[in-house]
Amino acid sequence: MTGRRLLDRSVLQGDSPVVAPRLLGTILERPEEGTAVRIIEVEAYDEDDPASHTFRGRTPRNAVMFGAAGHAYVYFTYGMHWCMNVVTGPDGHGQAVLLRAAEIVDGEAVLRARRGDRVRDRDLLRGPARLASALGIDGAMGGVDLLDPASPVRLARDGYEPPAVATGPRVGVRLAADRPWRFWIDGHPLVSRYVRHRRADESNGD
DNA sequence: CGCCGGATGTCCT
DNA sequence: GGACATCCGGCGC
Repeated sequence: MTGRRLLDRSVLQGDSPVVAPRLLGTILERPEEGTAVRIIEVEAYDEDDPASHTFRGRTPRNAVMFGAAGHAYVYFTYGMHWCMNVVTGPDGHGQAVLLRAAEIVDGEAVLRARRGDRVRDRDLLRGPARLASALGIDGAMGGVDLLDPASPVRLARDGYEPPAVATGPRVGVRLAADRPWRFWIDGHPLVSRYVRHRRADESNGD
């Protein structure tokens, strides 16, 4: 699409629940391989958040979340899945926004090849691990600056403006299960289905 | 729609 | 040592 350019870092400087809806409609791109997707669903995580990897302080794994906004926090979970977050906020604050779902902009053949021929259209980029997998994102991408033109994966915007933003509880978190920090483009058919954690904390919506 | 198991890193309850 | 994870695919009803 014409007019695409890297996101301004100032867009990411606020707290993650404020920044999260701003990421809807932005483009995650790997120009060197010709792929690009438009983000349609995200979740915020921050330091005062029992569901966040940073809740118990800084560790080697989560250190990137305490660093500069615009870098990629990539984590491995359930022994097999990679997921990607965009770090937000000022340095020293452990917060980020998880990229949960997207739609194809460019490079469908490359994206599809990574996910396998059997995958249905609706499952290609729906869910954080599927999204990361389709774009070839893994631990090697951890910590890269998404706003640096030299990075293999980058965050950009074009003229698109999301029509309306909806919010609701995050998917699959056990603690603070009802905090409404998931944001998506209202009515979009490719937003991931809400799955409450099997053992979600029922006594504490916060 | 619901249940279940996979396979491994992280941080301890 | 061990519980659990910002999940997904397969299978059964």
